[in-house]
Amino acid sequence: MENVNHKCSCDAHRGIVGEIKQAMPEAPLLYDLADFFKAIGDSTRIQILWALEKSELCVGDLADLLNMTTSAVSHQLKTLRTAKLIRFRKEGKNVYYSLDDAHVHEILSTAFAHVKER
Amino acid sequence: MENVNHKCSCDAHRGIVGEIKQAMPEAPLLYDLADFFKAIGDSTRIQILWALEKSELCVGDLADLLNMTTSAVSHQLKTLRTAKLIRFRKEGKNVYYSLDDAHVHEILSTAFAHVKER
DNA sequence: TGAACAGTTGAACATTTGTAGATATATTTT
DNA sequence: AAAATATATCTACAAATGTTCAACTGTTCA
Repeated sequence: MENVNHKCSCDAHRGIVGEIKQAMPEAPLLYDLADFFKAIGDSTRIQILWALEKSELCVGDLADLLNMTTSAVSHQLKTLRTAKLIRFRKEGKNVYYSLDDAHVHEILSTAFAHVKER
Repeated sequence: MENVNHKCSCDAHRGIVGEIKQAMPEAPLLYDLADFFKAIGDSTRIQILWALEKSELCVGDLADLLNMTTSAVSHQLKTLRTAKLIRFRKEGKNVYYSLDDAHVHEILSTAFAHVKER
């Protein structure tokens, strides 16, 4: 039998559960996906992404826009950098940030459609 | 002048920052968006969504699939329900869960593409 | 060189989040 | 009606997260 210690009696599903188990993504991919969404899943960072979609901006601009300290913004930018959602370019004293990826725009607008639907 | 206390000297951006500020989404929408991504941003919940993409499943099935207690699974299902990502249907003693929304599939595969790209 | 500016980093703190354990509810079976 | 099953809920606690404050690096300009 597939699984003797199955946690419910949905016999119809035992086979399917086995199949899904085998087709499940590996742990590393799973964590990468989760980290990607975690990076977007914060209202401050969404505002940053939203802004960078309109224009490249430096840290002070963002701090001004969001009414936050540059330190707090810098921390959030680091999170977004680690998740490879934004890229930066240095010019003199300033560091200019911009979106790194077309996927971000696509995902944000799909989510926007989803959220507005209700 | 646009903003006297601007946090950096990027004069070129002051005007743009002002424009972006006005076009910024309202707080409620912002939080809805963040909550939506927060709901997906956890490896356990991604596994649940991944599984439900293949088949409707009941809580015990998922607990078995993920090697977790039904309590923990139920808790995560509640998060996904609150975010309107899944729906459920009762049948006798069982509760069957399934994806609520086509957007979820779309977003998951876009994210998948993004993550694999690197 | 030194003062001012832009940004980053690390530690500390409060808050949020995920899971387990115990208990509660609802449905079916005997 | 009682026992068994499936799920939900409540509480508690460890782990993760966001912000602030202070210290630090690097750049420009006098």
